[in-house]
Amino acid sequence: MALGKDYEAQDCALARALELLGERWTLLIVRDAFYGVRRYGDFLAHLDIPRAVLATRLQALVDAGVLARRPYQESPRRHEYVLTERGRGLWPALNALGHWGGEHLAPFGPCRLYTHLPCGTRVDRTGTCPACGRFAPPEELEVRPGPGADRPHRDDAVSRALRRPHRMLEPLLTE
Amino acid sequence: MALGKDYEAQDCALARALELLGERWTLLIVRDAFYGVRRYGDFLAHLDIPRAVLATRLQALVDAGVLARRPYQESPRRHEYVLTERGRGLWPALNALGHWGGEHLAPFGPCRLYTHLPCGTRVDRTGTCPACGRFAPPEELEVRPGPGADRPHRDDAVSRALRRPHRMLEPLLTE
DNA sequence: CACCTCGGTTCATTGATTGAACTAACGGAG
DNA sequence: CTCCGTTAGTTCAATCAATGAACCGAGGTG
Repeated sequence: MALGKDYEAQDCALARALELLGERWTLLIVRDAFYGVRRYGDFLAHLDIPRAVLATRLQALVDAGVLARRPYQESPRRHEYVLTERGRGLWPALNALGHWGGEHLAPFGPCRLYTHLPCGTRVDRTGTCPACGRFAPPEELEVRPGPGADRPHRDDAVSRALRRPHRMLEPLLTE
Repeated sequence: MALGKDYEAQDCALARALELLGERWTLLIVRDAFYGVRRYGDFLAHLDIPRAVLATRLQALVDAGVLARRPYQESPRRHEYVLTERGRGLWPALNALGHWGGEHLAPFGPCRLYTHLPCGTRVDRTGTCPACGRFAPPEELEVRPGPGADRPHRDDAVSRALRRPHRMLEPLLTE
């Protein structure tokens, strides 16, 4: 994508959001973060993204306060990227976009289903749980493969881990 | 943005959506369509987008069934671009992204406020009207300038028309 | 007939993305 | 101590997309 400055468009709110999130790969990285991906290498393996681009995007997301970079081990010092409160606030947007894509563009339907754990019900396009009628925050959701999952077939550690139901935001164990 | 094919990522639903909508300018064009912009020249004036890019994006949106291209006058034959049912389905995603941007990235807050006309209440980030508790479809919304509107100051016909409250999806009169 | 409008297309320049190769810090095996 | 493997990056040439200015064409209008 070109320059971020040029989005001097009108609805600054949306334009500002898109300057950050509208760049190629960025929203897929954020989605992976919701799924529990935290490590550089896992993002890399799951997204097939060029290393340089991943580094740039992670940095931008950290700068914007969407992700936090924090050490997960000393010696050798290694860092992981976790969603901040601000980052978790992107859930409604991500859910709505994914829902729309699943309904209109994915030939086999959505690849992931989001279930409100307390109710056992799938959330709708607004992120609301039809059972309890309230907005379902991501930490109360379970991610599970849907009808359109895994085509074409992938075999990286993240894809394998995501074949099992998994609580959103919990770190993904990629042994 | 580069290739759309490469988004062979996992969550096909979101990836498919982003192949179309994740390209620079595309979501801003769709947002303008919600505001009632329909003509090539109006998109051009309001977005400061290169003509070639606008033509490409409009074509892609028509191909994807998000916009419909239809004549609004004969002799000289001229066309306008209107949101289809599928396109109007993007409202929750657009609202969520704009809401997030207004909350976290826009220094003066949102530039546009969306009011549920039957209730006179602003919708929340999920697109739900807090007064009636139901999802507010875009055709029941009014767009109005918000606290962060119009900075920097713009003076094209669309910006001027949007300074007055306006029912969403209704064509914008840009005399 | 000259000129204006609207909706594009064309094209050289600029800038971003890509993917392969390289770097760096450290742990562990032999 | 040396070599190898792991993780997380950086560098760089080649490629691909965005930009913006100029051009085009079908109709009006004066």
